[in-house]
Formats: sequence, structure tokens, C-alpha cells
Amino acid sequence: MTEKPYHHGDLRAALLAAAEAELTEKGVEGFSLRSVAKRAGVSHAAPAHHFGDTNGLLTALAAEGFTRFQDTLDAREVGAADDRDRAVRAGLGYLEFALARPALFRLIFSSVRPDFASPDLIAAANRAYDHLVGLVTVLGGGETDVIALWATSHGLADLSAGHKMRTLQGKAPEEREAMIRAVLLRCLPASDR
Amino acid sequence: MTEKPYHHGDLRAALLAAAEAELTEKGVEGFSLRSVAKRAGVSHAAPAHHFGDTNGLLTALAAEGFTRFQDTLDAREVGAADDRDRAVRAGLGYLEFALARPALFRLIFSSVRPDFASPDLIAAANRAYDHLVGLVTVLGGGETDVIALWATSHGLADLSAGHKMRTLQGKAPEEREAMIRAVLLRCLPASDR
DNA sequence: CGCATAATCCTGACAGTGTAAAGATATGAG
DNA sequence: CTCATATCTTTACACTGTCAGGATTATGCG
Repeated sequence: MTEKPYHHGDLRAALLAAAEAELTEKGVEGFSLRSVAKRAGVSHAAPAHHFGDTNGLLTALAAEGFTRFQDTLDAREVGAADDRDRAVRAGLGYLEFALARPALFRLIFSSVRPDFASPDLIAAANRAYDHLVGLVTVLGGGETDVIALWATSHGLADLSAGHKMRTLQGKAPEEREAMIRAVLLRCLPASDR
Repeated sequence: MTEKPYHHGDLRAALLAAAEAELTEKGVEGFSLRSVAKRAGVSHAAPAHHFGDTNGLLTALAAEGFTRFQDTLDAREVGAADDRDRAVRAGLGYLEFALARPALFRLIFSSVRPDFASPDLIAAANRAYDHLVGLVTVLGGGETDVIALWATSHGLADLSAGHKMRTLQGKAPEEREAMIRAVLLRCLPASDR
């Protein structure tokens, strides 16, 4: 059995996994590059060659997190009754992701550390945005409707991730989802006509 | 003329002002206590006696920021045509504050560093929340309407503060405000009946 | 007023952080 | 096989937050 090969083999992936663990435990504001290196069982300067500096690692993590984010929405959308239900389910997935991975959510939407000019990150973000636009245009909605659905979904998610909206926390799961569905429905373009 | 009195006189207030300057320049994630002390022209350990640790200073700053936040909403609400317009203006104030003081906005809503169990901070937050509830109940709205208006206002503000919503950035000021008003209006309880 | 006590601020020290430079080791192309 | 290159470690430095102890000033009690 190999004790400790000088070359890790796939350190980049290992560092990303360690970084995600570090992020979920310490949060963005407690994130430590040296601690990530320790998790991966490697020297503290090893990450530099793969990601440059700490923000580089966070940038890669944000890009990966963005696709996970979109995956969560997609998973919620399957089995939708119609296109309107599909848009509502996307909003529920938005909130689900924020509650399940609050630190990753904060990294993506509320941190200045990732380099949002990075092509990978831009691509991942655009995929999510284009998907949202598709959901709304299918319903005959325009720019205003896109903004409405996005802002409301994001507001619900961000406030819930930060435990700011106690009204929702106190409710039972079914009642809570019913309220959220009602709120999200208002953002969709009018159903008649 | 007194050169440098050993006792500052009102160091607590001076540190708060310096901390706000530091926050707006470096952001929450780049905030440094030693840098704040340097701004106030005092030793690096001086803040400890007034605020305990760094999070203590950020807690005090968050409480102060919360009242500033509410002040911005109040200023926007004056001169409202009716109660509905008043609620919409509150949402516009929400967004205005996030754009004018993004770092303070992030400290209040998207940071885990302030101690949100602090009585001062709780009081300031409750004042803002109660005001929001008042805006909605006057219109005959219930819990769902409160959540709708809050989430949408917050989503618009947070996404705008992070420069995530390019659709709004590109618009002219008047057109932008018109779109936001339209979005916020959907969150209010139905006008008829 | 005089003085002890408390409040305020500073200096020094320590562990932890991110990053850069230089050395060690493995990989792979020729 | 050789050697350039990629990968990783070691070392070093400046910066951070926090703690302990000493210096200075204000305050209230006698």
C-alpha cells in the first residue's frame, strides 16, 4: 500500500471536495485555505499551483456550486403538472438549495471573493439564468415577469438561509409550502388571456 | 492645543464611524479590526474594551445600520399618494439602501458575524419588521402578503447590491423604477374588495 | 481637598492566516 | 536514459485577532 506518494494524483478534485467541507462547516467568512490543505492531507502551499490564491479556489467552488444549484431546481421541476407548476417548483428548488447548502448559497450570491468574471463561473451562472428565462417565456411572460419570479424566489431563499423570516420557520411543512406557492404564483404572468 | 490626550473622550463613537468607513471600503469579508483602530488613531487593542471582540463591533455597527436602513425606508414613504403607494415606496427604499450601502446591507442580512441575539440588534430588527407588517395590514393583507412584499423587496435589493441582475442595471432610471413598481405591486393584497 | 479605585488606553506576545520564493521529487517527452 | 516540466514541500514574511500586563487618566468616596 502506498504510504504517501509525493504526487497526489488528483489533488485538484480532492481540494475542491475539502474546500466544500470547509465551507459548510466554517462558512464563507470562516473559510481557511490552510485548513483546506490540511483536510486534503497536503502542505498549505499546495493549493496555490492549482487555484492560484484562495479566491481562485473559491471561484472554482462557486462554479461547481452553481451547477449543483441548477441541478436542485431541475430535480424539483420533474413531475410538474403544467408550465405554471413548473415555474413554482423551480422557486421551491431555489429555496431548498439555500436551506440545504446555505454556505454554498452565500458564496454564490452574497460574497465578493469569487471572481465573477471567470469564464467558468459566468457560463454556469448564465445557464441558470437562461433556464429561468425559459420558464417564464413559456408562460408568455416578459422581462418584468422574469425579474418578479427571480427576485421573489431569491428573497425567500436568502432570508430563509439566514433565518431571518421566522414566520416561515414556525409553520408546518405543508402549510409553509402552501404559503410559498401562493407567493410565487403572484409573480407569474396572468393565467387568463 | 492638546496633542494627544491619553483618553480619547468618545472613542466608542469614533470607532463606530471608523468601522463604517472600513466596512464601506473593504466590505464585510475584508474588514480588519486593527485597520479600524488605525483609522481612529488608537492602539490596536483599544476597541476590545468597548466592544469585546471584532464581532462585538460588527454587532454594534449592524444595530446602527438597521436603524439607518429603516430611516431610508421612512424617507421614501413620505409623500405617498395612498397606502398602496406607500408600501411600494418602502420597497424602493429597501433597494435604495442596498445600492447606497451594499456593505452595510450585507452585514445586516448576509453575514454571520454580528451577534443576532444581541438585544440592541433584535430591537432594531423588530422595529423594521413591525413597520413592514403595519404597511401590509393597513392594506388588509395577512401573513402571506407580508412574506410576499418582504421577499420580493429583499430579493430585488440583494441581487442588485451584488450586481447580479443585469437586466435592471441596463435600464434607464425611470424605466427601471417603473418595472420595480410593477413587480412590487403584485405582492400587495388585491386592491378590490 | 486627597487618594484609592475604576475606567481607559498602550505595549508586547502568541497562534493563526494568505502568499511568495526556493528547494525537493516525480512525470513524461525526446 | 536525460532532462525539462509539473507537482508538492519547506521556509519566510507581513498581517490578523486576541490575550495579559503595564501605563495613564478620570471618578467618587472619605
